[in-house]
Amino acid sequence: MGRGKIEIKRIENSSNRQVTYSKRRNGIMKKAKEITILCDAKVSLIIFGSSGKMHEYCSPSTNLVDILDQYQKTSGKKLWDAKHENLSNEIDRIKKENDNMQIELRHLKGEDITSLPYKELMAIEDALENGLTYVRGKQMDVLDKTWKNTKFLEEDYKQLSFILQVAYESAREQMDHGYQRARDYNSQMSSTFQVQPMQPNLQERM
Amino acid sequence: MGRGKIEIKRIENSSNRQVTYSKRRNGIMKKAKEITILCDAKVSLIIFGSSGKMHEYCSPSTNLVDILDQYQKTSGKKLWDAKHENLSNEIDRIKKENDNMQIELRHLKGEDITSLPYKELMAIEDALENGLTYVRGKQMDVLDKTWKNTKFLEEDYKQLSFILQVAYESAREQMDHGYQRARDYNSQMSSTFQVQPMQPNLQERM
DNA sequence: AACTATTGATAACA
DNA sequence: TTGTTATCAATAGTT
Repeated sequence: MGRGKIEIKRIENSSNRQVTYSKRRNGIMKKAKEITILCDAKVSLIIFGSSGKMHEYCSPSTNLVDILDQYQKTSGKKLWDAKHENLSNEIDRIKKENDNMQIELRHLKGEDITSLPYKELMAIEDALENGLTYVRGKQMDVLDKTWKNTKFLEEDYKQLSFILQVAYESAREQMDHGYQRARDYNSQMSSTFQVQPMQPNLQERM
Repeated sequence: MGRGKIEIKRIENSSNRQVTYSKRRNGIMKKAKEITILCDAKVSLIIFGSSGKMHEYCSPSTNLVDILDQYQKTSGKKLWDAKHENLSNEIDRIKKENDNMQIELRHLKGEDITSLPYKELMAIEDALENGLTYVRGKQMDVLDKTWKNTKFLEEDYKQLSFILQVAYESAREQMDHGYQRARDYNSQMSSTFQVQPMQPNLQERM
């Protein structure tokens, strides 16, 4: 029904598909309303477009829940019971997983191991030793890094001290030779010593 | 669309209504299938005629429960009650618990510890050492017990050998003296040996 | 259930 | 997107 016949198969052109979807959706909605009125039927229509947007129609004489109730009664199929069962099953599954992990954790902490066969005790011991190896390795890494950082800082500090000393002596020398004027002195001081507040105790180190 | 225009209002003639219902129902079903295919939409369509008979269509790519799930998510309306919400909440709770244990387990196995602060590494190390202490203690217990059992068995074995020897010699002696008859022999043997299985630790009794 | 005259829906186009 | 229109599809009334 349109300018040309179309095959009933997925419309590949995305925007065409979108337009057709919108039009046909309205069409179906209209038909649903009409059959509701003409034949006093009860209709529930739920449509999700490929974009995920939802459209719904439900006969005004009723509501979705009632229709679904009637659906279950009439068809014998279970809806929320099935859903309920699914949830229950998932809970069971997760709980089992949970229990297993719980047990494993306990074992690794040395709890509840009284009734374990020796072989499993060995396995746990291995796991613990492995873990210890890894963890201690990582600890070493961290310590190494910290140590290196400390040394870097130390070197930075030494260099900074040295620079400051040179700068200080140079400034001192200029002062001693009477070259300084207020402006010069100020500029000297500000460029030479402005780092100082960040290294408050230089004297002790020099 | 037909031989004449009709007003959209309830068809009073019952058999007309029934016919129209049937025709239009088929029409809507067809349209639902078509939009499903043309626009890959997901459709759920449930119709109850005034007779109470139900007809249903659901896109083959999905099922009613999934659609209703999505309906709830999208519309925010709740179709099933607090029961399911409770279950969902429990699932969330357990999953969270699960994740935490998962993480703890990984840490104890030395996995995913790269970004951990040193303090936590220490804690993990402590936990592992504790575990090791317990597990090794338990291993010792098991070994001790096994060893003791072995010694017990050894002793039992000696005792058993001794008893058998005595019994054998006693029986032999009687045979040599010609006292035995079939009945006597049987009773002798049964009274001599029947205690054996019931007295595993004869040592204490002798 | 079939059959069509008609109306209704819509594919392509603007 | 929205509207238009030439066509096709659905169906109301009839057999």
